[in-house]
Formats: sequence, C-alpha cells, structure tokens
Amino acid sequence: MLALSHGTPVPYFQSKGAADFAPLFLRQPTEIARAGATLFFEGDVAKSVFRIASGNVRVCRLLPDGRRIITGFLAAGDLIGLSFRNKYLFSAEAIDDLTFSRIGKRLLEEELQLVPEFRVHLLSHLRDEITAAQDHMLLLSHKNAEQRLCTFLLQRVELAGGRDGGVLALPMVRADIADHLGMTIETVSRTLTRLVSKGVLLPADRHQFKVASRAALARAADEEPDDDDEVARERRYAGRRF
Amino acid sequence: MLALSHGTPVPYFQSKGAADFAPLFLRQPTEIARAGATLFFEGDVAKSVFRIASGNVRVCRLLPDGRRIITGFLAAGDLIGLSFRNKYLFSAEAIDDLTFSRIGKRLLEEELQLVPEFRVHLLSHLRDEITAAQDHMLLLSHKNAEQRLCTFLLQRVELAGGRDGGVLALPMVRADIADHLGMTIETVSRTLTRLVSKGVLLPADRHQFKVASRAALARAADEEPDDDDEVARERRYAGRRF
DNA sequence: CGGGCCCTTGAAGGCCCTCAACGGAGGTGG
DNA sequence: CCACCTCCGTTGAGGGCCTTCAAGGGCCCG
Repeated sequence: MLALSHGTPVPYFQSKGAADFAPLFLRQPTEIARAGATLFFEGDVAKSVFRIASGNVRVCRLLPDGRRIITGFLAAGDLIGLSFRNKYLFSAEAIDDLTFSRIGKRLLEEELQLVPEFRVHLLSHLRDEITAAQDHMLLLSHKNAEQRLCTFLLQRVELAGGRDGGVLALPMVRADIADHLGMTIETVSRTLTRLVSKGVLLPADRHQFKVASRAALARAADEEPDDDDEVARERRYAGRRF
Repeated sequence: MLALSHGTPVPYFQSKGAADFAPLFLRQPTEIARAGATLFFEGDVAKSVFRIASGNVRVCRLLPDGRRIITGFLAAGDLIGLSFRNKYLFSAEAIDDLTFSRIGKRLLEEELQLVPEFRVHLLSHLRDEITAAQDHMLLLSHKNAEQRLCTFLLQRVELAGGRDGGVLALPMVRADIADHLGMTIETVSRTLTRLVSKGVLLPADRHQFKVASRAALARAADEEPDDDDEVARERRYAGRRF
C-alpha cells in the first residue's frame, strides 16, 4: 500500500487524478484550531505541510493596500502548503472549527527522496493548482457577477457530490466569497437574491441553499447573460481563431 | 555540469530561483515557426516540452463562448508545456518569428528518472507558475485599468533588466495585452495614451515605449489612483485584519 | 438591553465596455 | 507607382454593470 520499491520507474507526466498524500499523515498527531485562527501567514518561513481532517479553510493573499484575494477554499482531505518555496505564498485561516495534522518539511523531504510515488503525487497536485488558478483567472477576467457566483456555487455542489435536490453549503461569510470572486459583499448578496428570485436557488439559512435547478446553475455559470444563440457564438469563435 | 550522481539527496523545497532545463535541450535540433503559428492547441495530447531560443510566444486559453485569456507571454530561454498532464492545458502561439527546440515526453521522463536535479527544477518551475498565476489573479480581481497596465509594463521592464532610460518592448498586439489583463483593446489604448500624456511613457512606435519614470510606473502599478495618504491605507489594513 | 457582526436593500455615480468611425502601416495586384 | 485591401491602433459617444455610500434588520452574546 505504501510505495513501490526503489528504482521502479514512475511516470512523471501521467494522467492520474488528485494526489494522495494521506499515508504521510497517518502517524502525525491530530491538532485543532478555532474558527478564525490562522495556520500560517503569507511570508512566514515554511516549516510544514498541512492536511485538513475536518472543517474549512480559506487561503488568501493581501495586496499592499490591504485588499485581499482568497485563492481558494479547502476542506477535509485537502492539503495546504505544498506550493511553498521556503516561505509560504499565502495565508491559511480556519473558517470554522478545524481538525488537521501536519508534516514537517524535513520528514517530507525524506519521504520524497525515498518514495517515487509521492514525487508524482506532488507534481500532480501542483498541476492541479495551476489548472485551478488558470480557470480562476478566466473567471475573474471575463465573467460577470452572476456567472462568477454560479461557477463558484457549481464547484461547491460538485465537490460535495450533490444532486439537484442536494443542499449547498457555504460555510464562509459573504466577504470571503466576495474576495474569492473579485466582487463586493453587496454584489454577492444582490446576486444571490436574484438567483433565488429566479428560482435557481432556495434559501435555507445564511450558509445553506438548496439548488432547485442544477441545469440552470450550469447554464448561468458559463453562458452569456441570456438569449444567446448559436450563430452569435460561432461568429465569435471565428473571429478569434485567426 | 550535467548532474549529481545517483542517490545524492536533493532538497525538494529549497529556495532556488528559476529552473534551468537548458542542458536537456542542448542536443535537440532547432526549429523555426512563423509569426502567428501555433505550437500546440489547448486539449491536444501533450507529446513534448518546448524551449524558446528566440522570439515571443503567447499562451492562451479559450472560454466556450470564444472569449480568450492570455495567461502569459514567453520569450527566449522560457519553457512551455511543463504543466501538462497528458493533454496541454493551453495553446501556445508565436507572436513573431520564432526559433525553438523541443524534447519528447519519453526522453524527458527518462532524464527525470535519472537526474534528481531536474526533478527539483521541475518543481521550482511549477511553483513559479503558481506564484505568477496567483499574482495575476490579484491583478484581475482588484486592480483598475491603469494599475493593470502599469503592473504589466513594469514586469516587462524588469525582465528586460531595463533602467529608467530603457526601451520597453511590446511585441504583442493590443488585443493580446487586452486579453492578458482582462480589458478591451480600446481601454488598453486609452490607458496607454493617458500614461503618455501624464509623462510616464514616451512613445517610440506601436511596439516600443520609453519609460520616462519607472518610479511613477511602480507607483501607479500598486497604489490607489492618486492622492492616497498613509492614514487611509492604515485604516483599510485595520479593517481587514480582524 | 445594548453592541457587534453579518447580511440585505436602496440610491447615486464612476469605470469600463460597446458601438462606431477614422487614420496609418504594410502587402498585393493592376 | 498608385489604388485598394486588411489589420491594427486610436478616439469619441453612450450606456450598463458594479462599486461606493448609506441605512436598516436579524442574530448572538455579554
């Protein structure tokens, strides 16, 4: 279960899915953090990689003027901090109460030297991060408020494995969503309200919605505001390709 | 010159700078491409990694509706395609006439198995990509047109090693800049004009400017539009931190 | 009950996009 | 050599989307 024997070739550019570093953390003690606690700050010397057992984490960076961007939200099973050099590139804060474990840089290095599989997992993880970052750049540069929010909601539905009747959990506050999607809290609020009034969402409480129509959500996430015909779409394609 | 002997431990999370894969490409033949040519398309099966010898490349992704984002511009010495899984994540197109070489996935795999240093370089490269992507997300989510353009121009000045009197080269067309910064070509044009009239830039031709005041450029890249005092800045900081 | 935090809603304004027209540069063919 | 075309860049006018500023309500806790 743990590893291939030394010297066995392991392809670095394979098509495998998400990395699985779980075995590395099996022997590490479980720690806890309260809502609002900071696991580490952007710029801190990186000593450990973290793995979330339960709870939610926001990962964020700050501009010199204090504005903030949340590069992502993490939950149970996710890893934090694999993309550091010797300092962390971002801060990690607990959204709600958290249980997690950590593995020291030193031990991680040793495991990577010994176990080729982990090196491949590491690469796979970094590529996933790059892909996610690029997708997010697309969202930020070209999508409007409703598309951004629907894209985000859809992601949360999918990683929860939810179906149409499923409940959509938004453990973070509106300001977190806003700073993730490059919007203001007012626009987040207004857009959520609009989605409810359109019948796409059904409000449960502040942090939970039911998805009335996942199809409508998907449509709103990727497409033009409305009445968008295939002709116009093809025309734009043609204009770009050459 | 080529590598450490097998088994020598190489730290994976060290602080080294940009990766140096140049030795891998020394034996590869040089190829050429005309301006406008496409090295590979997003979604193509990834067979090779490329290294630019001369010329400029744009790296881009497309939305389903045909809108485009240019994730970055590459020049001599840069590598393309290291972050693929088994398909390319983006397209790469020649901006001007290009010379480059490539190394096959197969051979690259072998080198990575044999030479620990290259594995470290690969990680370092991927982390650089993640860092750049996050910086760009910051730009796209929170900066206005002038800040975006100044940030971009400043990057180009710095990678050219230019001083105040240096010439700023913009080999790409305005549409490329627009799709990189999440703007329209009109806004790019208007903002450039404004920077010229402010005396920050001096126009040479369409694709070259002189930077009259690099300090002004840096100020405009990161700060508030204008007359921004420290008091206001500290106030915003305080508002965010708690 | 008062205070703080979070969320919502309204009103006004600004920034940037959209649409449109024009001019220059470069290439091609008459 | 010039007419013509296309691509690229600039500039102007108008409008829409989102931000900013402001107020108010719900919830929790001391």
